[in-house]
Amino acid sequence: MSEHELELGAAELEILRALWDVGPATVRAVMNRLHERGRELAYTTVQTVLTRLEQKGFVLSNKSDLAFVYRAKISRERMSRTKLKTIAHQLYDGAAGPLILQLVRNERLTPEELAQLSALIERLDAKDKGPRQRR
Amino acid sequence: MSEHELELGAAELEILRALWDVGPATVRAVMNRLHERGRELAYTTVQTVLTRLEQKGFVLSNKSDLAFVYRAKISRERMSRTKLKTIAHQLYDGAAGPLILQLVRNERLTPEELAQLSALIERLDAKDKGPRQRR
DNA sequence: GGAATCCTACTACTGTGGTAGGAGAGCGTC
DNA sequence: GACGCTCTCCTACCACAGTAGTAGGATTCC
Repeated sequence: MSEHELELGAAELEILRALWDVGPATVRAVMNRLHERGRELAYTTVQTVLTRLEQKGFVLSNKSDLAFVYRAKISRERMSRTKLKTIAHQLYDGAAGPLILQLVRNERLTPEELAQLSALIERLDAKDKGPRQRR
Repeated sequence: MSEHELELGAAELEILRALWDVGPATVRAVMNRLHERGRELAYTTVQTVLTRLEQKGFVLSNKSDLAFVYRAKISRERMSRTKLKTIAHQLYDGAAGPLILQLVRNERLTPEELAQLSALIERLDAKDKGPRQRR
């Protein structure tokens, strides 16, 4: 109740993402970034959404020169983790397995990602099988 | 414009999920399922949402006995695929790699899932390396 | 046949996200 | 010092999701 459950609308996310992309930035800089990506939003719209994001605790601002500079308070990684968890709960009672299987099956991975992934799995596997030896 | 882009609110998803859980069901059956899960919604609310879901093309209904029987038109798998794709686009320009890595790293997988996953990867790996031999 | 029950259909209120305009303040420039 | 630029702040409007009430038809049960 007290905390907003990480609920972001599409535009809010988009703007947060622009902040991730460009780093700490003014309203205008964020707007420019959005325009670069083909998203035309009015200055005031960007501003309004940034304000809301700050109220919700997703960004911080501080008045430097003339204009407020905003920066993301939550990382892209944390956001994606949260979102994934939400989906897992909504669809599979929290189990991540089905999601992962589905992702690996449906999305084309680069050989690098594949290698990375199988290395990761090997490590987890080892930890699973022999948790006594720590090296 | 014409098609609603797979946009479902939380309650809509929850109700769709109840349909997945119990299979084709009447309004009352869906409501009971929700109550089982601790979600108290009025009969008419469930009904309204089901109607909306049907308008949006996520469920079908047919009048059998007395009451309409609703069934999901979209599968849980398809929904999760779509949602994952959305996240990948929103956060990583469509790349699935980061998501997968993150999932595997953060979510505890059962040994079975792990095994399944590594088998899957092996298969993909083989296809990657030697796509000429098909057996 | 009247009461109780269940269903559908329609209507309504509320919150909030997406979008933006306008007023007013600070500052540079001629 | 009036002009214009750019910023913040406030206000507004619309769409839609969440939630539910009410009316009226059908069925069931005494």
